[in-house]
Amino acid sequence: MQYSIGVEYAFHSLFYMVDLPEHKTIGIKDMSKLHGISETYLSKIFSKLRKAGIVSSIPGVNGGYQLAKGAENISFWDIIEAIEGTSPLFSCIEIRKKNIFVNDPSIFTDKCPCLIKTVIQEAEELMRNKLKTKSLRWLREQVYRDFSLEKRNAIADWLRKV
Amino acid sequence: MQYSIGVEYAFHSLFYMVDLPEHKTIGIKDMSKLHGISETYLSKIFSKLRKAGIVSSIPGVNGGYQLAKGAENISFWDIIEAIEGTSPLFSCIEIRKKNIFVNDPSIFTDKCPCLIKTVIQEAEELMRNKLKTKSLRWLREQVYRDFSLEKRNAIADWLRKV
DNA sequence: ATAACATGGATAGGCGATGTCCACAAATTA
DNA sequence: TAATTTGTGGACATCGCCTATCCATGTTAT
Repeated sequence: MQYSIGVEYAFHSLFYMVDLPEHKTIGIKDMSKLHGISETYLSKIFSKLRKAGIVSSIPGVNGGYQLAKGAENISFWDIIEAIEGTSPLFSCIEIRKKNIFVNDPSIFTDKCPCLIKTVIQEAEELMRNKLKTKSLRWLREQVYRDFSLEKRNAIADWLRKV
Repeated sequence: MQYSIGVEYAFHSLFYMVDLPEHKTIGIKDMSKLHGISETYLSKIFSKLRKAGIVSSIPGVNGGYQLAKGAENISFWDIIEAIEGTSPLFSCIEIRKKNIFVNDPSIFTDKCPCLIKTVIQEAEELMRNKLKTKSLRWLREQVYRDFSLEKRNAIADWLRKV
């Protein structure tokens, strides 16, 4: 049970879009070449990011994608939720409602909702809240500290050309 | 991306084993009948619980399963990990190591391990730690508060008969 | 010996993740 | 206007995992 590879595609693609010059876009073709990954599949990922309001698109020649809002307003959780969806990690199908003790409705007095589900979802909320505190901007700043000048320049050059 | 139905099977099965009299076991057949679920599939779930040290088994006539340790020493996370495995929610395949900026090894100075992975796994640890604080014993006590006397007796009767 | 139980392997259907292909719409450029 | 480039959405294929079943085997009580 793991997050899909699409989450990794999304994070690494969005990372390079933080420093995209104003009014400029980047196309799926260039982004997929950058990472050496499938072009058509990456387009599906960006379709999800667009529907989630994380990026915006411009069709036509010289079109492409750009961040739909400031990188400081895009959290880790926003990105994960855009790709993985909003459903919680655990939501039971309520097998307890079918067990032999509930044949008599007068006996069925289980807490509603199921306490197991409640506890797991509360724990999951701790994770979500933590991921909401880290932004794409923060990631960019942290990672750039370790980038050599050569690498920063290489990225800047690449962004100018696409 | 959700926890499998096996997690729900495990929780609801283990719940009824907390009050199992000493030196007594419960078989897969009875447990599957209790919940109205697949007998053969539930046996696979219990196989995982046994390998995780949560239950122990006794083969042969009148054999079956019992808790391998006190319910206060079985945490929510123990149960989930037994069924879902130990791999973290997010572990990237390191696509960054294939991008066009790392053709020159002198430029590749990314933090290792990947900061994205680190942040997500730290957030996941918050969830794990929360789930480790809740035990099967705690669940039993909380749920029993809402059980009517009739239901408690019905469960006790059932446990005596199996 | 026989029946009741757990154990493990083989197998199958369903479903989502990954990935490809194609038709279409929109925008630029010639 | 025509051609090209780009995103959009649907259909499709493949693969692996989840769910589930079946069977062979080992173990124990009666």
